[in-house]
Amino acid sequence: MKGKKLNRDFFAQPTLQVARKLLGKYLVLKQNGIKLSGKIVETEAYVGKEDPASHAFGKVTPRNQIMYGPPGYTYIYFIYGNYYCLNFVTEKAGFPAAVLIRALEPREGIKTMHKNRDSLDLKNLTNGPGKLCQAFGIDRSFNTCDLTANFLFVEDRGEKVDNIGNSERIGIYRGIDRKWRFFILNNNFVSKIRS
DNA sequence: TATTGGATCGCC
DNA sequence: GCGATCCAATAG
Repeated sequence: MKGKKLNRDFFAQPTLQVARKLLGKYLVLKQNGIKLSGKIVETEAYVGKEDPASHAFGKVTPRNQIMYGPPGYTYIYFIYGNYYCLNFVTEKAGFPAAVLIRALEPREGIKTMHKNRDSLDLKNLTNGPGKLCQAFGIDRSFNTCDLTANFLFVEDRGEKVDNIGNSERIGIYRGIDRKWRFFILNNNFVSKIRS
């Protein structure tokens, strides 16, 4: 259970590497004396302003400028009128890139997650980007949060992951030729594949 | 100022 | 398979 917090150098690596290496690490949130955590089992990479699926595609806007900032910060956005998605900014300042956290395997604070999600099904708690934000209570106020602080961060708990699969990214229509979704094979908490 | 479409989810 | 629901980005 003892873990080592990932530092800013980790997030400064090439985005595809960060996306792969995040698998098997633990997302931890400490808030109001409550600790929530879950193992990261699915990620997606969004790299550069030439990636047509990235929010940083094209020019700088108020929303995507955080992706141009230094690595190790969060980028939260609101989507479809209902849901938030959690991203980690990667690579050096000036280069827009981020990793979307798509699914977790709940570990600590599961009771709180059930309450936040109003769901009794463990497998349905954090198996999607909108769901895990709801389970952790993540909203707009978590945007531009420093991942090296002691609030929201990622831990290496020494778990090795070697069975990694990859595929095209989900829910987008452009840039599907880039197979930049990564997930742990045969894990029950990976989000459902789009039909 | 108006319009449009989206890195989703849950229910039909 | 489709609607809910609202914000950000464009166009005018």
